[in-house]
Amino acid sequence: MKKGERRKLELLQIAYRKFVTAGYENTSVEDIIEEAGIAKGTYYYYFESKEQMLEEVIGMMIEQEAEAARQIAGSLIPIPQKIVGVFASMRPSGEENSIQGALHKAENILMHNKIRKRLMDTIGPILSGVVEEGIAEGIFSCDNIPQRVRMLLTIGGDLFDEGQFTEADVAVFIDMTEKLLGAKPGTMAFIRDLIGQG
Amino acid sequence: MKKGERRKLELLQIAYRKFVTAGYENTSVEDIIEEAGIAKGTYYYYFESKEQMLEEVIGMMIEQEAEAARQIAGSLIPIPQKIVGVFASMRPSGEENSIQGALHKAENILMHNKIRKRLMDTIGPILSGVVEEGIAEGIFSCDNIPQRVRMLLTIGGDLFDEGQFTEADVAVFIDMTEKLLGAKPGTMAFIRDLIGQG
DNA sequence: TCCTTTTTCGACCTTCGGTCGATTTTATGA
DNA sequence: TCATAAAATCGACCGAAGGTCGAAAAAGGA
Repeated sequence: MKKGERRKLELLQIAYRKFVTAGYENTSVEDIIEEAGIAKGTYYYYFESKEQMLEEVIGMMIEQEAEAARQIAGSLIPIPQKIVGVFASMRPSGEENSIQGALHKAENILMHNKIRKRLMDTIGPILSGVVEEGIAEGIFSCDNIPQRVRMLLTIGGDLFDEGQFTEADVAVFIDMTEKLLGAKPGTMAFIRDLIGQG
Repeated sequence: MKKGERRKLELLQIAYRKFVTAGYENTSVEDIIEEAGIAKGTYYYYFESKEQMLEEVIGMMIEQEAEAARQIAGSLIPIPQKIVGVFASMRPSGEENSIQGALHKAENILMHNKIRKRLMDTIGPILSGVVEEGIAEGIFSCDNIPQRVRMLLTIGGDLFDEGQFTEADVAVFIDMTEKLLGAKPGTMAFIRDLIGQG
């Protein structure tokens, strides 16, 4: 590994941490180079712009989550659980990885939006695969799978990303998921218990 | 009407036009005061900050659209048409959406997001009322109306705001709307023809 | 007219992303 | 080993943008 590659990775990791804890807009390039102990020019030797760096940071995050999602999709658990599992991989609720809190501050809209878009492109196909699997097994029945998956992801993001959702929200989400995928009523009901536990 | 009120309204209208045509981020305070022919200090005599002004501009937009939505909701057209009508009234920026619409959504995230949030709070209740009306008439059948309406608005926004949607998108949207509201299949099918016309 | 309130002005400040030519460090090959 | 090229680093400087502030002009009474 060349010196340049190490430096770039170091900067990406510093930025990742700062973006997640303080937010993208609230983190200045100055903040990053200060912690890294380098000059402005060095920063711009590795990144075209601050926003381009954001893109790379998000790429790192997405990669991780996509890998987790693929793992779940490829496992042997029941299909409905896979659906939920892939969903859950989108929201890393890890201790330090508390992306949620900072991410949903009103000021972090830009970053949040970019993540959503990329997540749609990477998690979408994975989820579609699971749905197809479910159709093959006869527990789902629907056409236009990519479109339906997109709706699920959109709704799920809007609902659960905020962190605040009621019993009724979950009930309707379950109902919609079943109807959207053409599953028998009750197929996804286990979600309620899952959420109740944490 | 005092002089100050007139000036503030003037500034709001200039800002509204610029925010809609060029985008919020691409419109500087300098741009606004230049067109108004006033000094920086005068601007900040009327507004705390640029973002606070955005809030007021959005307030104006929302008020207009909410009024249009109420008009439709209170009219005598069939319920399903009311649903679609209220949806259509959500179109921000009014008419010119050829170049703007697409370009905006890309880099005007902040404004777009604030509008969405406010729209949810104002159009949501109106739509819920229409759905209740539909239930009373027996063409809809569902519980948790606010939650279902929210999902409709979220999906509708995600789908139609972009301007780019396929035949399959519309088909799934129709299917989901009917199932979400508990309507007979075909109840909302007319949407397809509506979109086909323009 | 004198005093108060409202409105206006614009020079100046700070922050921030970004540029650029110079300089140092590291690799290469004769 | 030394000259030369390539990679990496530096930091002063720039321009745009949002925002501040004290003073002055205009408007409104009494």
